[in-house]
Amino acid sequence: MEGAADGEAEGKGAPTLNRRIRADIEAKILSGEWGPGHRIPYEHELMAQYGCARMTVNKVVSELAAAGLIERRRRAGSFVAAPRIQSAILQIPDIEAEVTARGEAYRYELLRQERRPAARSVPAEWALAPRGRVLEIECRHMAGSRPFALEHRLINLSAVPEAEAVDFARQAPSSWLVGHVPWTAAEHKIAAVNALPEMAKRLDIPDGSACLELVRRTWRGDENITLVRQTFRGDLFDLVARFTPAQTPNGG
Amino acid sequence: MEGAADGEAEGKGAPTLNRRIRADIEAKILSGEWGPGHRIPYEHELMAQYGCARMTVNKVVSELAAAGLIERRRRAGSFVAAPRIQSAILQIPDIEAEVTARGEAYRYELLRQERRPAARSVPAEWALAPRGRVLEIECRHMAGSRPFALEHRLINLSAVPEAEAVDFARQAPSSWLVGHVPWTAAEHKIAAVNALPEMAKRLDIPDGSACLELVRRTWRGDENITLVRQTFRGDLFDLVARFTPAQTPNGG
DNA sequence: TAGTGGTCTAGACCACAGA
DNA sequence: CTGTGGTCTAGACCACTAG
Repeated sequence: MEGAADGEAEGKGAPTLNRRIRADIEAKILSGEWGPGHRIPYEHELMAQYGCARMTVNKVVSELAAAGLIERRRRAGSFVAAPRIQSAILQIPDIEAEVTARGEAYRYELLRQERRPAARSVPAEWALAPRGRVLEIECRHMAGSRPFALEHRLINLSAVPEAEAVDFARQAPSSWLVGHVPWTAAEHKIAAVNALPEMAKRLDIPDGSACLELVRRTWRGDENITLVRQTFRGDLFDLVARFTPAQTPNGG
Repeated sequence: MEGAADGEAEGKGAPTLNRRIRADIEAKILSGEWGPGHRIPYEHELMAQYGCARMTVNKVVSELAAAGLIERRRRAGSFVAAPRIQSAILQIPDIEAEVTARGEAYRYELLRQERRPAARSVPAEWALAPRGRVLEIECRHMAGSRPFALEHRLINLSAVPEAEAVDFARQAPSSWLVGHVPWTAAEHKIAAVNALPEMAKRLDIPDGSACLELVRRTWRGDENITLVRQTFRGDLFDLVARFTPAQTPNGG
């Protein structure tokens, strides 16, 4: 990804040789002067051009390859990669941070909590914890006096037995999980749904109002840790994703 | 980022020293043995531990920092970073590819097209092309005989004068733009909206049905190239994002 | 101010794929 | 085969900052 090994600030910072070379190559590619498939100079050519050691140019070109801007092939050289518009960095905000950033008071309400064996009749639940036990939590996130989002969560107690003892009336499950359970992979599904009557009532919106639904599954290795569905009021919440062709997650 | 400079295959590949060190550190972090805030060994300690040069361990730790797994602070050391659930790689699919991948026939319909000076009364339009001209396009993406998405697009003709001569009845604006106009930054906003009567009619859904709305702005340098709003039938389309704490776009 | 990371050098050997 | 990239070494100087 991105800013890569040379720091974090995007294009700015001290004008190190590394950054200069990188900026030069990026400029050629982003300006279109070097289109997709164009072969960039060999490492030894860049060495000569910039009068530096091979490791220096190697690092730059390797970073660009890691960023997806170019592809490297032994014996053939390095080539400008085809642009990948379809990939973006999505910011999935922490709900508490999102609410407080809007200057509203965040409050969390536990609506329901239940520990039980996973139900074989519910495919999602059985997939989460086959032959195991689950902790089911329903809660609500408030922005001031208005409901902001509903959350329905299943935690695999076989994978996270410590969750059994946590008081989720005091602490939101997401914040507890983030701080206590490392994870290795996750998947989001983002959809638009019409609020059903029960949901509409809890979100204090008219029946059928459009809501943004975020379903997230999180794994640690092969083990599924949790499955959560967060339903946001469509009138209060948008997801925003900023990105560049170089896929810089931290960048501007 | 991520797989970083040492190739691309995720955790696999030749057991180079680089990969061994990286795998060791990642294992400690992902297993929870080194929790958030834990200081990892100094570079000179890792040098001694693995009996290698400093550049070798420096590269590994720098890659892990670029991946967001750790944070580095001069004079203090390198520390395990707090997990960043909020960041994900979002796959923004090409609509044609998305439709054909479902085994349906893709068809594109141009509904309206108009070249005109940017209207100062429309903030979004004026922001796109102040004192310039815009090309406004409305079109529809079909999956078989069913509408799949509506698209409303503004192209800044001052930034992309070539667009003036293109026949957008034959080619979708997105596919033309991707192939002809390099860009440097973009921004997505994802929202859930209730279909208005006109929109519902064109999408062949009941009034008020939930739709997923994707608004994308694209820049080349400081110049705003295009502003597009794509409205997907909520019942036919979800966005999916897969990711890991290390933010590997290419990885599994 | 001492010690960390940030960067760079001038070499080297190797694997591998293209010609 | 030949030449590319992949990796690694054993140093070096510097910037920054935590103590």
